[in-house]
Amino acid sequence: MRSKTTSLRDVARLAGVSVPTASQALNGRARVSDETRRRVMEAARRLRYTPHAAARRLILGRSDSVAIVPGTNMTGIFSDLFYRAVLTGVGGVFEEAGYRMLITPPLRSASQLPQFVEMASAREIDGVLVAGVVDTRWVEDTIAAGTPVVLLDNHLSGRPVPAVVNDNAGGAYSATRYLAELGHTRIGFVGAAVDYPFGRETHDGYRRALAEAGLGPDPGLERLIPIDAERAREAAGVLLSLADPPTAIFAVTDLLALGVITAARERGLAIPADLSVVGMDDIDLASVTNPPLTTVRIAKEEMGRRAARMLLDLIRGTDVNPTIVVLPNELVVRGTTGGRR
Amino acid sequence: MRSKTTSLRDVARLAGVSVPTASQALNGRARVSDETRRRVMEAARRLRYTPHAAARRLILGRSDSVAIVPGTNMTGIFSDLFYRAVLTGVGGVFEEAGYRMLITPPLRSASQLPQFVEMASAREIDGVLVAGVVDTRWVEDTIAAGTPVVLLDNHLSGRPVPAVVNDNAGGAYSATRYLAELGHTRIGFVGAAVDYPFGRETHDGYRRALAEAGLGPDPGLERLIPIDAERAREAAGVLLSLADPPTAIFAVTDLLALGVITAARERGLAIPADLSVVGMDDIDLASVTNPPLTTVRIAKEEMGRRAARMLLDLIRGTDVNPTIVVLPNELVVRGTTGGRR
DNA sequence: CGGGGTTGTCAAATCGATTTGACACCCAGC
DNA sequence: GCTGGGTGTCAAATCGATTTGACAACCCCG
Repeated sequence: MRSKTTSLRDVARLAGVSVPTASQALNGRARVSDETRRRVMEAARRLRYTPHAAARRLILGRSDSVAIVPGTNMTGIFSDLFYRAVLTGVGGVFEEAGYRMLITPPLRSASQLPQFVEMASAREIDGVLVAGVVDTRWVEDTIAAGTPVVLLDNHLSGRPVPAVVNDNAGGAYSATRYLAELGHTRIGFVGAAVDYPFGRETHDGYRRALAEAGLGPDPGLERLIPIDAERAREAAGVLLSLADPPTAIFAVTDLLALGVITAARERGLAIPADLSVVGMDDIDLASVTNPPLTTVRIAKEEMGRRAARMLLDLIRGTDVNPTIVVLPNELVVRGTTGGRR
Repeated sequence: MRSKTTSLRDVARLAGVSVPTASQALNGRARVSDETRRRVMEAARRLRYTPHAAARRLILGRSDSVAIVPGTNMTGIFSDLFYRAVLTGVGGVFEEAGYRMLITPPLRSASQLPQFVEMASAREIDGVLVAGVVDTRWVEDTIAAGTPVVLLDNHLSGRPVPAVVNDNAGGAYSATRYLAELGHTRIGFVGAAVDYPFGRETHDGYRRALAEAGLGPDPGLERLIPIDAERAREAAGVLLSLADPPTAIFAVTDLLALGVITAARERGLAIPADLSVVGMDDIDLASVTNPPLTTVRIAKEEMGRRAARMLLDLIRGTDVNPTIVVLPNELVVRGTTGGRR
């Protein structure tokens, strides 16, 4: 249980030098004779010496680790196929830079967020990456406490908090426009609450494409719901039960699109013959469904990489202008869309 | 960038006491007058004081955090729907116990594992939870270094390393036996390499059920592949192209089962009319596919909880007998299985 | 042979918190 | 008034590593 750690003192003793000299030898900063360095290195190797992390952090004043905060909009950062890809990008960058990532289990409420303020003020982490929706006040507190924050897949309107986001409005626009070009005139919308950026932007893009196609908006064709496949199934059920149901539906995430497809199948509708469906994300699963899903591909890994690099720049003080980076996306046409019959 | 931290010294100064007294007051251990305690508390509040984590760890000798190591069998702990559920269980326990979880990005090779040995020997973490396949030698090194290790969904044969696993053999047995009871005589197997416990055990369970049903094993009906939906699609393609193809297939994970279903669809086979399919895991997606997947439900969250509690016990020295806990599972019959026609 | 310049090593201070033990103070009792 | 038992506070030591500056030991050169 309590096997005692080998400390620098042990190494120094074995090498027959003082502690500071051993430190110098290992870190190679100052003048140490080759012979001494060799002896210290050898001693460290023999004793399997590893510097005590807490002690280093204390004296060096940095922790070389960052926190990844799952926003309140997700049930958990592990359950989300979209963030999995984003985190792959994030992880690659921090790994290469020698940083550790601290991830907590899924936050169940916004009240758990202050935990990260504490970690930041305890100097346990050098920076914070927030994925998804988060309380504005919290972000401001953290920044005020001197800890760099970068937002991922979300941004605070009008505030200069650095962020990396997908062009949600553009993606929703391309998807809807494509459906209109296929000849659909009744295009349903399964989206998210418009009181946060993602929900608002996708709704805007959808409406703009309709307008440009000369189609008036029909609130009866729009359902705003939480991001959940089951809720999407219900929502699509409502739309498909209308007297004059949509012949195409744009769902703002792939998960929702899968729910829509399930609802269509339950009603015996063929896809894409009876109903065209477009999602957004291009999660891995999208290409293996039957038929494979037409969707808007978000540059997920790139999103993670950009955000991670921004945070590193902020931590190192290289860059100080907070910017919001908007990444372009791309419509990927697969099997769930077809002309209006 | 460098906003200076408020330390205990600042709090003490503001309260008009010495540093040790302030510490006593905040931690409430020894005798401190009520008046002094009140003043210190007030000062701490005003200054938004948070103890420096590294300093505490240094003096207290523990970090109150554990590492979660994704094994080498997965592309990433984020991409895996199965481990998402397991981690939900793990997270709940550690959260409640006041421990932090450190998770690294997906390991790409076994060579990255020593990173955790370092963290352990740097006393950065109090314990390690390894999810999935991992190098035996590494586990032994870590334990030898005095850091408790618990294995999740894997175990080391013949070695007394504490672990929590699913009854893989039992699950494979129930699934195969159920297919046999439905009247199928040619039952395919899409499994994993038999050179690690999961692969071996599922294969054993499958063979045992066949034997009990009086069906001889047919190596031509068995495909051993990496856990990947695409590879499962290919493997099922091979099986379904046989002169005398299987009328039922047991795939050792739900993800593989989805790949099998895709392959069947590509060949115009109806499920379950032309082909019965059973998976194992019961990932969230399993119940929303079309038709919903018959599968063996693994006690995923319970698995995580048990492993987390075992690790806590080891860290606290409460329990010292390494045990391997085998969790029972349950066949969930849904829509992908039917009688042989 | 002594002064200036290297060169290698170590003593001491530091980071921020906690724990131990010494000290001053007060009150009661003989 | 002196002793003894509490009580509250603080000085000092500690955890393990790093950094600064002092101090030898040595060399070269005039």
